[in-house]
Amino acid sequence: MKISVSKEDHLKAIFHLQQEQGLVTTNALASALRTRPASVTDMLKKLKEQKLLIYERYKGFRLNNEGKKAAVQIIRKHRLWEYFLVKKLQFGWDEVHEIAEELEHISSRQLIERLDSFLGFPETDPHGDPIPDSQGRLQVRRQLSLSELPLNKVAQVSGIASQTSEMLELLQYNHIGLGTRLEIRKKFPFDNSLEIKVRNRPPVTLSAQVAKNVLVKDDESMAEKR
Amino acid sequence: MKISVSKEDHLKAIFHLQQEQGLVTTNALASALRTRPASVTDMLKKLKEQKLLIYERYKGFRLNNEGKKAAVQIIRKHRLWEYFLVKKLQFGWDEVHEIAEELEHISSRQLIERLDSFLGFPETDPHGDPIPDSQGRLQVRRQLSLSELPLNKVAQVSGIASQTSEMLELLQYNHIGLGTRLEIRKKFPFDNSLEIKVRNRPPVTLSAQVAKNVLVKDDESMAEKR
DNA sequence: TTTATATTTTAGCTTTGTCTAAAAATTAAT
DNA sequence: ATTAATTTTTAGACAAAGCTAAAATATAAA
Repeated sequence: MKISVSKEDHLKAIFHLQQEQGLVTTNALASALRTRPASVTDMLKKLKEQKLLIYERYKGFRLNNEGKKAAVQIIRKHRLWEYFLVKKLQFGWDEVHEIAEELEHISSRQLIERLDSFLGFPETDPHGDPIPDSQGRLQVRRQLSLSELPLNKVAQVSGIASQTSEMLELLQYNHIGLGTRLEIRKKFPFDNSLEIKVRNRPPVTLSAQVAKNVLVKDDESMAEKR
Repeated sequence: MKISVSKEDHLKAIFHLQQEQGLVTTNALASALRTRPASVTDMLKKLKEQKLLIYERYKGFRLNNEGKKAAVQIIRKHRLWEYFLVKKLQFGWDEVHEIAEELEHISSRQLIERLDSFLGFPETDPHGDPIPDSQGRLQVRRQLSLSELPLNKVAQVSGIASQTSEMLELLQYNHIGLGTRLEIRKKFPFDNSLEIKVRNRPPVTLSAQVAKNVLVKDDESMAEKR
């Protein structure tokens, strides 16, 4: 049976959500997709029907192997297209998400393999997220949220968890982007906001909400990779 | 109001059909889109509603200016993507049609302008069809069908009118492709089939049906272009 | 110019994906 | 351990796009 665009959107969103929690909830998925819980329930039934996820009513759900495989392929397409848009078409890394959301649904397998080759088999997309290979292998990265980073420890921004354009705009305004090296100068327990220092720039303050969504790798873990 | 994927397909097909006949008929459109006449009628009402075409029931229809503009943009996207697939991703010119059918529906205007620039503003797609510019200007070409070409006059293949993969396969098998120079050696009035000679190859016979769909430019008209 | 044929449209149904409002189940709180 | 609050599901509607079968219109033929 065919996997429609909407089903692909659901699979991808479930995949991302279950990375963090094991089980995904109806409400979480609905809000991730900007849709209604009732609509999610409808879709869950179809995806279960198609044997793409494990689901029992009122009990939460998660992708099975089939579902994960499908989701990873969509993510692969999304990230390869983002790479293409930034590296070949000169888009900024904060402008490409919506376009890639459309391109990721183009179905041709051959297209994506050739695109991969054309791009030189990149390993990470412009936001630093790893690109699954054609076998669907997704290398896991040891990265942590900026809010978990210890004080005065330099780290490099390796990803942005929640890529709304508002968020990306805020980061850009503060000269924080992929690869930026930074450290936490001060933590304010009152609201968990952080004072951040980027080299050659005055310090800036980030809210807990933002910090939670900025992913970093500290130098050790970068070194480890080499 | 939004133009859905299906509406785009209809607009494009109507545009192509009305290039040949002035008015398009319900049946012709239905068979071009491999759908049913009743479905076409439904869609025509919606497109008329959206003021994209001129239509009165039982009387045929054609695109108005708005509709033409929309159709040309879709054709522009289709042809730019085809060019991309062939020139950058190394697809054969006979493999790209279906993929471009999907890619042409990606909506971002900015994407297509940057793609155009990335490709170096090509003027024709891999089948020799002209690519409309960003203003929607479509240069008209003086080309004729192979079946109208005079005997023993060398001409260059400039386009394929009906691009089914079966047709393209047949042509490829006979080493006829875009840019191939050929001439007609013999015409068989019995079934209007033609004996064709391509340089360095043994002569081959083409049916009238195929010949009708192979478009050529004779050397004069090529020269005229310079 | 009637009659026959072909084309087009209407009427009514189906599927997919979405929604709201109400009911059911689960979880939390007193 | 009940009651209260939250979450999830069901029931019922709707819009988009397509289909079949029947009716309406137009075109061709006798």
